[in-house]
Amino acid sequence: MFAFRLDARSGVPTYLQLVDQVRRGLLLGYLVDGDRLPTVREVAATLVINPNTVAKAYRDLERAGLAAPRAGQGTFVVGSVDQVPAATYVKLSHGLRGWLRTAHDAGLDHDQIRALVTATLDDDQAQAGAA
Amino acid sequence: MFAFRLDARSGVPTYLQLVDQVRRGLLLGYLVDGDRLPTVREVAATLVINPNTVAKAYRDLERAGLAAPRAGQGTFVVGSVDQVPAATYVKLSHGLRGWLRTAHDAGLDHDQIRALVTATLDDDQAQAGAA
Amino acid sequence: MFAFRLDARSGVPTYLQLVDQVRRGLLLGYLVDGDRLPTVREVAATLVINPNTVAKAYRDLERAGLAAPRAGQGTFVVGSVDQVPAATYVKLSHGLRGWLRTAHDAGLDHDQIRALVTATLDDDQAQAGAA
Amino acid sequence: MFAFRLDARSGVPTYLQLVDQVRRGLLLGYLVDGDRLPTVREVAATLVINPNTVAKAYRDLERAGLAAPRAGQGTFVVGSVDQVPAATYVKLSHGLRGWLRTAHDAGLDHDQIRALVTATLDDDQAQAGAA
DNA sequence: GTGGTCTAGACCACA
DNA sequence: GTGGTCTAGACCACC
Repeated sequence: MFAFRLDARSGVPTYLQLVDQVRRGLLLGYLVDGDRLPTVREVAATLVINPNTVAKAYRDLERAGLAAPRAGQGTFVVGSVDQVPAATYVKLSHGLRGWLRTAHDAGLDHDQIRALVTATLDDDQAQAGAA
Repeated sequence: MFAFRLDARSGVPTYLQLVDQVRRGLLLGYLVDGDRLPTVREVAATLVINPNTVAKAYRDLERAGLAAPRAGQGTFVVGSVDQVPAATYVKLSHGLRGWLRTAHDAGLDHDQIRALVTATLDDDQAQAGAA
Repeated sequence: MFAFRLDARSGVPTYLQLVDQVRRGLLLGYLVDGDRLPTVREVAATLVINPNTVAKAYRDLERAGLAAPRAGQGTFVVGSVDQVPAATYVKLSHGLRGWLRTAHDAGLDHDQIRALVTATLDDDQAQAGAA
Repeated sequence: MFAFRLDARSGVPTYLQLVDQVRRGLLLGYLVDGDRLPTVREVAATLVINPNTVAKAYRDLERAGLAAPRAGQGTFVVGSVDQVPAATYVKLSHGLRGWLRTAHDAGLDHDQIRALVTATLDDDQAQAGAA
């Protein structure tokens, strides 16, 4: 079953974190067309947030064409996005985890790692945008 | 000169993006004690945002003890954080850039790469938290 | 200034009535790109409904690409739809008003007129769909 | 046999659409006292909706005094409403269909026509209410 | 039981 | 002052 996670410190609105996680799930193949998302009430209870917040996220997904509610049954993933092929995903994920281990071994904590990664990704995207 | 960058799509409040970037700069050694930050007006003009938003970011940095205004001269970085040693930083950064190239070569776009990275980092942090 | 109207008896959710009216305004040329919609608080006060309900409608319009919020300034119409040419509109509107007068003169009340119109439009659309 | 039609996009609750259509049928003479409505199962199967939804609509009609169940035989239209005289109805309907043709010929699609009609009817009713 | 709508009211980000 | 987010809680439509 798909599970959500929240990071209160990030400053990203709760409902957007939920939306992003479903989007990411689709992108990476964790979620596929037809999968049932946890119910609004389940998510609200698990994450200890207001059901309306979850409903707002699900509504956003619906408007984006990524989910569809079925009254009395739950909300289902629908449509899809360009998925990363499984083999590619496994290989890249493995490589990244290796790098992560190196970073931890070098004494970096999570914040420092995130800072490094974010800076590098931002640079990468900025260069691509400028090119 | 230190330069800010904004991502309107991220959902992170503008002023927080500015604060985070200074914090990241310190963590990674882009910014060191004594460096001068661009003026509120410069940042506001460059990013086309309201000066109040920049001022709020600088105020937050000040309260966090990471920056200090000097009357008539601008705002300066002060104090510091656990910095990543330069050698370590260079090695890790190089490794990460290599991985990024692999990801691009595999055909992933920026969104897919960010999705993969975020998912991996979140997993990593979640496991550490659970351990 | 654009003004909203509500029909509590229709069974259509309040926020959808608002969305539909903006859509209709665009279709008929009452609203054009750049027009400012009344603020959330104004609409809420005028119609005596909850500001959240108005905000929901405006958010829907935003997701549909028909409106854009500007913090501190209000919500603005943006983008557009296939508009009915003004001349065509005037001619057709005139014709319809004439028919309406005939219907009133024949003794029909609003409900009966709406019933007749709805039935006729539904038939028309059903035939087109079947064709 | 009386046939129901649904418009999922309208936002009007399913059961209300059914009730309204029977009401409209009575108003316009499509349905008269004694006519048999399709069974709950038939309607549910044809429209692919839950039988409970149909049952609720029939219950509402019953409470409004517009329909009555006869054990083992089905539900029948009963009582009546101010009907539009057949001659008047035919004349007005003919006129409206003529206008509709004009609108189609002018290049308007169904959405645009509905927008124009709704706007005109709403105006008409608002004026009457204000008078 | 599911999702959807609406209200009331607090607080935040931004101009 | 503008829109945005979140909470709390009632009620409805539909399965």
